[in-house]
Amino acid sequence: MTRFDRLPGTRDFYPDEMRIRRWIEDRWREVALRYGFEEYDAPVIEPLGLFTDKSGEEIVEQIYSFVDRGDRHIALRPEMTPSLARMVAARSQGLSKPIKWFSIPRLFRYERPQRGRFREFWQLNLDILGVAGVEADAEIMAAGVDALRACGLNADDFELRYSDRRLLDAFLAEAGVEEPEPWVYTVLDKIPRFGIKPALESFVKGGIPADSAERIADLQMIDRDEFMGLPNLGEHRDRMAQLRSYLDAYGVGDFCRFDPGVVRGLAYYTGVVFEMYDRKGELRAICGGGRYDDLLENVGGQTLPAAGFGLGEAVLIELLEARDRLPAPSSRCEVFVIPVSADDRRAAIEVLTQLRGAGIAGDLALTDQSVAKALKRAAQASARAAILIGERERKGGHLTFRELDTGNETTLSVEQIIARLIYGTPA
RNA sequence: GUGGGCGUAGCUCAGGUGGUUAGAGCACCAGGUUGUGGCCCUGGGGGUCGGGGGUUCGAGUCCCCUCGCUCACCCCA
Repeated sequence: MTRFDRLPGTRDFYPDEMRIRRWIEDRWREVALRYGFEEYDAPVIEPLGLFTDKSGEEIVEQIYSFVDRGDRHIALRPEMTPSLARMVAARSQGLSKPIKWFSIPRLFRYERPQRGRFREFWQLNLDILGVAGVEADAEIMAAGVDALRACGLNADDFELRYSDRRLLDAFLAEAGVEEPEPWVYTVLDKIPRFGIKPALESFVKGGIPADSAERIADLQMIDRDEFMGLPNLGEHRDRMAQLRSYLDAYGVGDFCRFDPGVVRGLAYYTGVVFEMYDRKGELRAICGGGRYDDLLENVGGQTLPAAGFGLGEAVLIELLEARDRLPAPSSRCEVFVIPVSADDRRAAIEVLTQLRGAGIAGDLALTDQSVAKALKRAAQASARAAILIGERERKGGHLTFRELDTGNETTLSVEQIIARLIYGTPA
């Protein structure tokens, strides 16, 4: 028990956990780069107004904020999109379109922590700006699926459910609800969790006629083919069909399902919206995203169509754990150098330095100890090999190279060892 | 903010109806002699039993308060 505990909702990343976080981030980065996205970052602290302007004052309750010595209202960023919008808006004239950027930001939200949700966490954020068509939506959806696939998850583990706000709006209009206010989406979004009854009450309370309310509340129950068969969906139906064909072309069709029930509670979405969930439905959403064509204009830039998603590391780790897919810990170093006695230490350091100079990860015992003990250390550090340096080796001008998994020992020069570690065992 | 569950060693947990210096396994450290590991054997360090108060001759155990963690709700950008 130390004098200070961790703050609520924060995590210590001991090497075991850090390895896993780094592994995930490496995979995300690899996928983003493979899809042609460029990495960016922004300050962790931003003006509080950057977030309140977009989401309203009540969001302040969920933001870590403080006043600095210059009387500035500062926020620890709770999301990345406003920073992205600010950066792009500041240079929108000079940036060639489409803009394909990604980031793996550290974010903070002042919420009650619970399973898969912390106050400090990381997200993969991936956005395309400057493309109005579903081509961009399909590209980011495919990248999102691959970001999870790269972590060892497959179509049995998770799925992506998508819909389109415009399609939804057409459906609502057809039911007699024209230009719905944002709260209508929020209520619709909650039907799967709380059922139709409270939704109907909310709709009626909000001034929607009872017959319209019943029809739109039906959204979550409606079959998707039946939904697509509804009249007056026009171009929106065609857009969904096109999106579908692209997703198939990307090879992610098995992961994706059209689901008119996907609404997203958030007000700023304007088009295609999607979420990724574990198939068993045990965990909260792993990822949420969609099209937000008006946001950049709202933060003061020029109009620029945009689509993107945020994919959190917390739920992903939960899912990997639940499916027993967490990666095995990787070895700390390849080779462990063992001076047989204190007199051999200088020579051991020189050999190790040569190995490190050749780009090989190597370690040595920093205290004098028996060869037996040192080998035990080497095995614990899961090194591939140990190199023994004692009187014999120094006199003979060679080294004893011991493979730790087989116990095979050979006598080699430093150069031979380097070649062996880099190119593998010669045939 | 609301409700449930839980707080004993670094970790996982034992500790009937209150009773001597609070235990185990794993982990950690040191040995098992002088140049060969994972096993095994021996030994060791480490806990003001979350904190405070009360009842009692006596509290890890009972009562009250408090703090923390956790799960769910609200929210989820």
